[in-house]
Amino acid sequence: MSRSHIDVPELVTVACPVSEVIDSISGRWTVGILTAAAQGPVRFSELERVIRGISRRVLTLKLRQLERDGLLHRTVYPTVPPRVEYTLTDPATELLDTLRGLTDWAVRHRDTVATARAEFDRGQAQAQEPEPEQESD
Amino acid sequence: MSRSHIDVPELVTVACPVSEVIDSISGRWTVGILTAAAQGPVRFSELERVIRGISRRVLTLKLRQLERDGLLHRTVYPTVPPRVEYTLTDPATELLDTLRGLTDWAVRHRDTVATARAEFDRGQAQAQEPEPEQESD
DNA sequence: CGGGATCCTATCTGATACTG
DNA sequence: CAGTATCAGATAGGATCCCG
Repeated sequence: MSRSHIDVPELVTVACPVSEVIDSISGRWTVGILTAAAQGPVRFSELERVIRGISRRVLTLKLRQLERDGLLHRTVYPTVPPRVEYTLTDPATELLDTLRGLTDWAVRHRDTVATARAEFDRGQAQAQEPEPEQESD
Repeated sequence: MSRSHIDVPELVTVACPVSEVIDSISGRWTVGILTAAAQGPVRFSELERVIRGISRRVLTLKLRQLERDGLLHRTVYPTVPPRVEYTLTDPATELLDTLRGLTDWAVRHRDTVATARAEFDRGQAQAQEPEPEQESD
């Protein structure tokens, strides 16, 4: 979560806020949590069920982080058993919209990236081969 | 780098590509590297100097990752001493543009977030205090 | 100069058990 | 139900040495 302080002359003023956001939304689950919460108030157990694979602990941690950053609002109903609901704040909704831009990019270049990877990996594999120089003299 | 497969009905189709991108650009340095490379061809040692605090190893790793994903192009000049230059690919340039959207969000909500954090932390601090119940009676 | 190999630490994550 | 506490494994990142 620490900052990357780059030294590129001017662009540093551009890059740093990005880093902060990246820090906020990076991690496997954050976007999923925000997305799930975007539908309306969500309870802890709903999130736990809906975001398959996340552990209690991590879900709690992420929720706290998002709450701390003002992206999620946490409402506790002092009933028994307790009931806690999470809702997106306005900034978070905006953020989710902005994220759509990334989605678009990802979709646009999905196969470009896939191809690049495949090609790169092929190159690496060849470099590993123990010299297939089958020169017929 | 593994995928988060969320179960939220339809939005999963939206969330997953985002996850891929997030995976690509998360990490303290990636955005900084791309930003630095955006100025034009950059050499390894330039990056090392300009991105203060990054280690050789990690820089190498990140460069490989970005190259593999087709975001950076690596050119080796077989001179002695060797000279290697990195340039952004077109998708990467687009990505950087898209990132600008996040920047804007970050700038817009910078103090909103800061305030939220401060307030949250205040609340936490109070919760820690060993019951300051100074009831006068 | 660029970067691979090795070793080590810090942080992140997951699994599980326990509690108000 | 909604967490907290604890422990262990995975991963990111850093330091250093060495080689073409």
